[in-house]
Amino acid sequence: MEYTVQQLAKLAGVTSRTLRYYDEIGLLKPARVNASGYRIYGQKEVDRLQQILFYRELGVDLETIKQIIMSPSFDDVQALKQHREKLLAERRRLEALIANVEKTLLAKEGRIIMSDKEKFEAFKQQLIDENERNYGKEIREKYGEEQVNKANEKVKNMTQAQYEEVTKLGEEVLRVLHEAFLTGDPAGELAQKAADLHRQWLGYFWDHYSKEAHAGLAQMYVDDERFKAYYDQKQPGTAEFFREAIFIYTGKK
Amino acid sequence: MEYTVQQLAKLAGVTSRTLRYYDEIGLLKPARVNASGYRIYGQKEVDRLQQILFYRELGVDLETIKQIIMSPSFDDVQALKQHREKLLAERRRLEALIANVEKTLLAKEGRIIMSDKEKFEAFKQQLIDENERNYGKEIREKYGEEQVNKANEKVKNMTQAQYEEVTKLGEEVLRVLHEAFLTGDPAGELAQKAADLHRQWLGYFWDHYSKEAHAGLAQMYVDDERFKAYYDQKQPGTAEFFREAIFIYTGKK
DNA sequence: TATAAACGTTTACGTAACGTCAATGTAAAG
DNA sequence: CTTTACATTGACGTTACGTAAACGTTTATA
Repeated sequence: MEYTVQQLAKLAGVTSRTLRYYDEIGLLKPARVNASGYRIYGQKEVDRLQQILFYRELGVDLETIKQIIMSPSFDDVQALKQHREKLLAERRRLEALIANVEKTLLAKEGRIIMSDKEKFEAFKQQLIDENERNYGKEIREKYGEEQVNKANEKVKNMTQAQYEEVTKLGEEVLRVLHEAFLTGDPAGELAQKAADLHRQWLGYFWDHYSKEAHAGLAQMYVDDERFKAYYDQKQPGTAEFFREAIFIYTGKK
Repeated sequence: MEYTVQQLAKLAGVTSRTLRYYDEIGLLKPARVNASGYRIYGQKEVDRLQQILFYRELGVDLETIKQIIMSPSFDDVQALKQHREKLLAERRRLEALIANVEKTLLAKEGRIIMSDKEKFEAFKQQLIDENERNYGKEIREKYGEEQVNKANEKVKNMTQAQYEEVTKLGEEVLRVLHEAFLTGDPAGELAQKAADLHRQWLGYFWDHYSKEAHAGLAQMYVDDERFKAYYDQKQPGTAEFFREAIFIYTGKK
């Protein structure tokens, strides 16, 4: 059983361009090329294509599919689990978008005109909403409704200048933290400075500070993959390092 | 209030590249360009950018945002509604993908357990039990106690390697069968290959092969809804097609 | 005041997975 | 022998920027 591109394409329900592309990226090479330069596919390639399309149906990207089917040692279950996580994250993102669009539609239908002041308010509200969406449940569980509501109130009452300050401070925390990470010493001067900046930063969100809450947050930075991803983005292990630094800073552990 | 790219970027939480890009596509032009060619943004542009970012947060594409904010006559509510439809469709697609990935993972994890030596024995037993539960009565009626017991013995004595072989062979039967189904010819090369692979597969369960029994089993694949569902899962009519192929293969009918 | 740091500019390639020409050669059908 | 169908490679377009190169400008500092 031998097929040219078009024949195989028809058989598998893809276009010939797709087959050429798969050849190009080395995902599916034809069995041979005839004298005229035509791609000729055999039974083995048909089977292989079917595997490829199976994973493609699941939304797996071609590079990952390549690894799965090229190397038999590759852990396909692991790959699929990772893929599932990506899909779940994407769904969460979509749900947040949908909720926001719906909220906006409600607002628009109620009141068409937004003043400048309202626009800025909306912007701050958006910051709060985003936080709620991403971390709301866990934070509310951990710190209680009241605390979270107070924090949100605090953000709402920020002036534009304060808003800029908190943004800058947040960046500085990250900068100092990464520098501290290079020293490797969570008790060192730099790491402690990062922890202190972080305390200041929290001042913009918490209406009163406590060492226990600070330490608890540090633990969450390690436990929750989304926080961890944020702090580890430049150097893996940064979240853990930061937690140690904050534990020392707060005298906990 | 005048800003250079970097200043506005920091204020709005985007990169300067983004602002240059928005300039390039005509989404947000600077108020003016100074003698050195620097982009200078004013208050109007700040407001405009905030609008842009608002819609961007909702996942609206830049081209649509452009229309919304450039022409005051543009129906933004309508645009948002359309956008919502797109998001909902995307979510549906994601749900389907997730369901599929999870189904695949369940199946795959089953196989992982199988390859674990300790649980392997238990698994073989389970296979036998399951078979007994589902088809035991009919099979025993059709082929007699002794045959069935022999078959079960054979499964119990399988090595792990054999078990994997039979699993792979079973998958291949399905693959070839579906391809054959597309040709529509149960007497064709592919269909006959599927029947032959099926005979080999039976070799792992039956202690001796007979054409009569093979043809009988093929009939059962059509008669029993559970078998039928298994073979028809991709294309309805496959079970009947397979029966025809096996009838031809065994010279029955 | 010299120089380095920080910031600005334009140009252009890379991303994922193909769709869609364009220019051209080959095979099959009438 | 011509038309038609199919094959090839090459290259651009898609989205919203990230990243880097090569180079000019402003600002801070020694």
